[in-house]
Amino acid sequence: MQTVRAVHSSATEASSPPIATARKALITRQDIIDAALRLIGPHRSVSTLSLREVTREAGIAPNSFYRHFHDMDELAVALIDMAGQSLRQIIREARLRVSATQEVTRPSVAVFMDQLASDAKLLHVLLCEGIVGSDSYKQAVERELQYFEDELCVDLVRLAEDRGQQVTEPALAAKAITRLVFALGGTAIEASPEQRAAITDEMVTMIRMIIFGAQAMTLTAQETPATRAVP
Amino acid sequence: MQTVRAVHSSATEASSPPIATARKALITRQDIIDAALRLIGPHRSVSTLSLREVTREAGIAPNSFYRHFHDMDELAVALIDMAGQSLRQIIREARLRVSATQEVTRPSVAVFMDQLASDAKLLHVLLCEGIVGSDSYKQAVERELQYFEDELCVDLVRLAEDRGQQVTEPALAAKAITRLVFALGGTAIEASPEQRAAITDEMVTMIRMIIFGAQAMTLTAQETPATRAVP
DNA sequence: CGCCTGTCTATACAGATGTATACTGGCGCG
DNA sequence: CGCGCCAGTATACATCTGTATAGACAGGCG
Repeated sequence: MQTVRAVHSSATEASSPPIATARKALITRQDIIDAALRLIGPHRSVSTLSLREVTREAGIAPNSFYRHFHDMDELAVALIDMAGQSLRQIIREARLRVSATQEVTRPSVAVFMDQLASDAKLLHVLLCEGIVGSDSYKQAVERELQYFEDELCVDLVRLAEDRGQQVTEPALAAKAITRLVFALGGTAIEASPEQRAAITDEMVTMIRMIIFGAQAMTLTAQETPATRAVP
Repeated sequence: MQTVRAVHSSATEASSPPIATARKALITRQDIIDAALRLIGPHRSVSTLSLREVTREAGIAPNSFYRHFHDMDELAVALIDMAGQSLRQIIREARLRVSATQEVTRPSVAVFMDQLASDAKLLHVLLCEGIVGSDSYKQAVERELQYFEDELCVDLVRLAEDRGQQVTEPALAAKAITRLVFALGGTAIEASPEQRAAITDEMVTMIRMIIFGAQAMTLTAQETPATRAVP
């Protein structure tokens, strides 16, 4: 079960000069980050990775880690930031697709799910560390989600204005959509393509419910909650 | 930092008979479960607990664990099941409160948040292990959430019927509400009471958006999506 | 050339973890 | 009473972890 490594090969070194140890020419932060990403999976959150595990995967000595990161925490925050960038990439792509069509929800969700499939690891980081993970991790995640929400909020308002409608509390609607998409996205990471397609359809309907609801509530928001049929 | 235990108190035992080692009279599964719950916190998911840690907290020898659980996994599943029971208790309480008033959403959310405050650990288990955690954990969590959704779905249909309205895809609406409540509940666990109150208000509005939307969509659902203004 | 500095490695150590083995004492049964 | 069983404990071991210390090589500078 243990990966056999070719260490301690005594003094009879095979390589041309009598080099003692074959050392990695240059290690970059990215090498280590990549190794960590390779280790992260559905059952492995960043916070459960060990330093030695990461360096082993990267093919370097444990201590070399310290040349690039002070902590495992520093690595984790770097990963979260990368995940955030991936998120913003999703937004940008969704914008492009949306402007080419009249529909808004479906292409956006499709973009998200596509990225989820390719960038699964990064999105998974955001999902995990937002729940598990130390306070600083959670703050980093919250920051990224907030960014997502803000963008979405602007879109919602513009979308409604284009149709001469109003939205109650667009910020809340944006938050609801964001959290919902992420929660469902978390369960979709491991899903098969067919399951993913089904989840995409579900998501689209759910999001439309929220948008419709946020628009419909403008009609009843003027009155006090008790005077009308408030569920 | 180490809890000092009164073992090995030589032969001068204070209790009536000259017992050599003060051994726990009887250890129950529940004792171990309680110890695990004490250890679980905002930054500690079940899957990161170590066997020795749990037994240390329970005040027993590491090996005694095996007398009651075959695995740490078995403990985790037991915890998830308990969390599920707590959930069902929430549903029952919410039902009671709802039938006493006309409002539905707010009292239900209030019950949920109340239980969240008191039973934080158990709910946290569900949140964590649904994302991190092995496949069997995830299945267990998914089962509990499904139960929640089914109950909610029935409620939604009845609620609409009482008002002579229709709901599109009540199951989907129930799923959206459930996932949303859990996602937001996860961020609310560590929040202060004031923050919690704010989150409760947000939740109520979001849920109403979904319910309103699910009802509003019955009006447009007959046509093909492209013929009307579908966001 | 000689040397210094920066980067990577090897070794070592203390502590934690899961589990196997062997023990110990109280309980109920013959 | 004697005795076995069962639930607890202690000890031990191999393995893993983070990190401290020291050594080896390459490249730039005088």
